[in-house]
Amino acid sequence: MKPSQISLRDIAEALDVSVSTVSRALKNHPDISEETCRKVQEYARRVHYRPNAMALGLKQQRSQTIGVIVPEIVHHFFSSVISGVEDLAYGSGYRVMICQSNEDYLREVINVQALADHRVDGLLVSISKSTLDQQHFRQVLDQGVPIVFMDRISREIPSDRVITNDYEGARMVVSHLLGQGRRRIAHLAGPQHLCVGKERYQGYLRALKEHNIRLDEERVIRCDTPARVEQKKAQLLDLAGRSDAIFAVNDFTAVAAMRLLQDNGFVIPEQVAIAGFGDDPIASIVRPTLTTVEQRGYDMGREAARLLIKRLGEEGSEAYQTKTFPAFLKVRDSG
Amino acid sequence: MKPSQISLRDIAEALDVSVSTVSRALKNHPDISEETCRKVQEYARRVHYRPNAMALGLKQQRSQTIGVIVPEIVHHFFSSVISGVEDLAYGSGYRVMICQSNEDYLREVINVQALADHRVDGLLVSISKSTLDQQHFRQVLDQGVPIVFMDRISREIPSDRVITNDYEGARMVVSHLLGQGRRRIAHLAGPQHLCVGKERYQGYLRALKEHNIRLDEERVIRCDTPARVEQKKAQLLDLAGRSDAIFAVNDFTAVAAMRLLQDNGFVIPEQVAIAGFGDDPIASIVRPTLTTVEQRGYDMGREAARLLIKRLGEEGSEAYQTKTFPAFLKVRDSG
DNA sequence: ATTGTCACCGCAAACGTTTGCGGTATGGTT
DNA sequence: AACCATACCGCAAACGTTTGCGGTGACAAT
Repeated sequence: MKPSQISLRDIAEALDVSVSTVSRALKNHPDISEETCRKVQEYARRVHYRPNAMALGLKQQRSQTIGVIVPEIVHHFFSSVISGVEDLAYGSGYRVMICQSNEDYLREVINVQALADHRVDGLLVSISKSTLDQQHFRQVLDQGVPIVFMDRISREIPSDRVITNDYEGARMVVSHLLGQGRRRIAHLAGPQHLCVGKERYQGYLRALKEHNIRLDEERVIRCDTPARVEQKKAQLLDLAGRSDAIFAVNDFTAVAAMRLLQDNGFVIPEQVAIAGFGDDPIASIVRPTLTTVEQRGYDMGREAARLLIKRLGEEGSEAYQTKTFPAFLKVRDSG
Repeated sequence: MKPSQISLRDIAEALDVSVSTVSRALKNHPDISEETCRKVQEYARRVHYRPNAMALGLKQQRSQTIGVIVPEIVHHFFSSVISGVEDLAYGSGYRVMICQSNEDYLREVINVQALADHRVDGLLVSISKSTLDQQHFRQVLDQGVPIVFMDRISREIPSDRVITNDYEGARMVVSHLLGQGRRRIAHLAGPQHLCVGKERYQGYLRALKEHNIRLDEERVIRCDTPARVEQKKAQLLDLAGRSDAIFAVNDFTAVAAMRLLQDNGFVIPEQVAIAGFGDDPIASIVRPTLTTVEQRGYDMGREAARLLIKRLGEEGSEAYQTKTFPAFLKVRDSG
């Protein structure tokens, strides 16, 4: 029971041939006799030989690995994205290294570097909320590591992108609320330096304008997590008292708000309608079920991986693509 | 703008010194003059030099990386575990490679091999539901890669383990239901070849016995996912009709069952009490809130990583440990 | 002038692969 | 007998590091 892994050398010595012969025999190189191939392969199988990925990567200057950085895997959307990435990547012979930034800029920088150190062939990234500076991305790009941004994309960095039509999704769902007769619609907004936050806010504005309703800025609150809902409890209850609908930037915030309101005697949706964004599984579990916008995480992950691997395959740099996934309105019971 | 990464050689040539000098200068080796150190470090910083992790790993015969395999990261418990692992690992200078088996045996085998190929220094594993054969684990163990099992542990393989006291947790929660006067308690059980499924079932049995209630085998159904709840809808409704409480092996199954019952006119908990296991965030979101058993994923992840890294540090093989985390009863509104 | 002591640095091997090239035997043609 | 293919295999370099050892020059002590 040796605590070490078999190398080509071990096989070569055991069979009294050279390392190169073993290497070639394992891939059925025509220069090697069938006899030798058979013997080598048989022995290799018997001792469970597995090539050293690090040595391979060093030699070929690529790791057949793509790195993924998302804010938090606990969110269903991101874990769906990851599943999509994994499925496509595995199917194309790539492995996947997953990291989470925990919405922390520093952690994101460290992750980018760690993945670059491991010489991943490319990166799939969803930017953290606290990231303002984007030098770390430029750096790996300059080192020849392509990046495809997903959902939380960078506006500054030219690259492939995969996004949901956040603007249209938000417009649709707010428009739906308006169509139900709601007029005083509040918005729990995400950070405006992120595309998703901004686009959804813009969609909200657009819908209001289309219905000739003028924006009441007091009805827009920066609040995009259950923790923030708890924190701004008083303000939210006050807001709910003078509104007839709430559109939250994501589903878990919407659900948290719904709970807060219900616990304080509001009847949903009769008094206040609520809508979210993302179609998290939780949206179909809460009562009333949550009206929201479907966002196809799995498909987005697949597409992002596809774009990346395509770019890895080509020499010259093709023009960058932005793939926009349509948003689907999911009308349920909350509004 | 070369699409390639800086190596020690590049620095050496630029500064007209040898590669070894650069290597030593970067780590302030006493053999190198301050002057040279300064020049090298400055230049390295300027061109954003980063050591090649593959070359490093090859040379030192360890990757400073630990591999993690969990069934599905969408489950809050497992993503908490991962966060715990990451935090401790990063703090100890290790990187983390995350894989999910999707509860699929083949995927698990592939993941184990891929991680072994990358020469991770050790493995943290939560076994997939469909895994019966465990040869793939023995194999990497024989290659000298230690494994710490978490939650979904292996009974056959001697190793370090980190688990929750599933037996006691289940006993407590069922005992609580009995204390509330419930007598006809059904159990939605997990697969019995997994420790968690078996232990929780045993805890259920134990609680019954303690209250001198004899087991009605018709009240135990193999059902541990929302999908299965949907699938066995009729059977569950029938069961609910002749029971006054349900104990599900995990929270999302409990919630799915709760929804099914509510949609069919059952009043929870008045007619049927419901309890789950795990204290998923969803447990506090549904109404009535779900009585369940808290399972500290984050702490378990940390502990597993700690055990693994400790084992990596030592030469001789210390005795294997099994760290059991206590279970905490969370009484809420559903039972 | 010889020797010794440092401070500073380079050579080269090694980690596990892949691969271009060259080598040896075998057999068949002239 | 000389030559040429062909089939099969090994040598060695390279990928980017680390590190033991040896080397060089300066300076001081004999």
